[in-house]
Amino acid sequence: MSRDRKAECLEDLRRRILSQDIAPGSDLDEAALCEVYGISRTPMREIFQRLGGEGFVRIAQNRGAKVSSMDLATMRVFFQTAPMIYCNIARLACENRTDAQIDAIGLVQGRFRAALEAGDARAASFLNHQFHELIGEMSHNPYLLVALRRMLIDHTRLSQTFYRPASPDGAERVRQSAEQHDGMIAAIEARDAERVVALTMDHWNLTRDQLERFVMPDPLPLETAPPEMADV
Amino acid sequence: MSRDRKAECLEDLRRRILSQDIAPGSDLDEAALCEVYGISRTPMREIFQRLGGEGFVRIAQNRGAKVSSMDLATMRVFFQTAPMIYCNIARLACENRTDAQIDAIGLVQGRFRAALEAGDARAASFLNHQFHELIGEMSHNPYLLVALRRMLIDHTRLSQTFYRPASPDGAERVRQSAEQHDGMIAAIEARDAERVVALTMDHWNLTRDQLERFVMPDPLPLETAPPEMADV
DNA sequence: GGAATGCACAATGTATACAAGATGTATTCA
DNA sequence: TGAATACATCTTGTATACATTGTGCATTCC
Repeated sequence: MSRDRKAECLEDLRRRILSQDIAPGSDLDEAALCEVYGISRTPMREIFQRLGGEGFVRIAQNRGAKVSSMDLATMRVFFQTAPMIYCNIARLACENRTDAQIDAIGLVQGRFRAALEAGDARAASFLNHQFHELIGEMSHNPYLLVALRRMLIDHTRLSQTFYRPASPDGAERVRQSAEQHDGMIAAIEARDAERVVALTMDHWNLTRDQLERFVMPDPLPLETAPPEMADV
Repeated sequence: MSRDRKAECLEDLRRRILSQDIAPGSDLDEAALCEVYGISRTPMREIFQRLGGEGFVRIAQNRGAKVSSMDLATMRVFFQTAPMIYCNIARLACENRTDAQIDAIGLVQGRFRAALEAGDARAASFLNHQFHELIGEMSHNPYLLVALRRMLIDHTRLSQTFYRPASPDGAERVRQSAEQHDGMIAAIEARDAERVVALTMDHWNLTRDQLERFVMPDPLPLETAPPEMADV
């Protein structure tokens, strides 16, 4: 009964953190969330511990849970580390994937494409997350998998604008990104390590610029204020 | 008051799992441990969640916490992955270490040597763990750090026999191992990445054989039973 | 006026009672 | 004898009350 609500709450908090619906660095209000999800503090606190272990939040003594922040120092490290982890994971996925996992990732990719068609950016972002997590699971490498999961938390948070392209060029990147997913599935199924690593690097290079732009967006126009804000 | 007991319990459980005092795969008895550490079930369950997040235990629905097992499949992956993680961490430690961290690791290394002198194998093993964890922290890379921490859990559990050398050759390896630690500190302090990576590989190669022997020990003698067990 | 101290309130942490789920055993019926 | 079921018991999960710790504000003293 409440069992389901607990799992639902955990899932939902993950999703809300990934979508930046709950902003990096913000506090999680234990009491308020208990109210919202209809569970008591004990299971909620266990959820916090769990989220802490997964890297979604940081828990400090006597001052609750805070969504993991994304400072510039961490971003630097993120861009430095991602290619290595992603490529190693991809290589191992080729060696260790099972047929069932290929089927599963095909399903997720289908839903990913459907979300893109429907223009549902939030769903697309989350399904992209699931896609890469599934590749991680295929690697059968628990050590690299935890690293990947940490990376994906930040990656998904950074990529929030990617699936809401503001230009034809951006839309084209999204399309290419989906194509690369299909290529990666095929390469992993064929156990073609060189190909999947090459595709993974392409995929990374395609999205990297957009991620960086999320961190360091275009400067505001030089005019002091746009007309419609003049009388605020 | 009980706050300290909780932290103590967490620490102690980690230590007991690392030393294989609590065997891989065994169940943690919630009630019994509450009794032992003098805390109630609520904080104990939070500790379990925490240990779960850190990879010390696995938590299954309605059936408690189990110490992470070390099956052969995982060991294979361990040996495959360790050099990459260790070397990358070591390289980053050079770039990002602070002076305070150099001081801190020097202290741990001192206690490590003292434990070796005293023949305290358990302490030596744990201090070796701390030594490598500190290098991990120097890397300032949260993604690789979680991977390293997972590796170290298994590494420390596997190395239990290493610090109880049964032969002069084994004792010599332990001595060399401590020497390498000093070399690594010096290289990291000097920010000499190439040197610390080389030393890290040496360190890994030195211990690898012993770790493998722990997984795959010498076969029992061919006699059906030694004399002193004949009348059991 | 400004810093320091103490008090009130809000939050976090813990203990315990109760609920729900799992497990093992005995009994019954074929 | 063997399988199935129902019951008892033990374990795990949840809710809630109480204890402790942190925080902000007002008062006081310099």
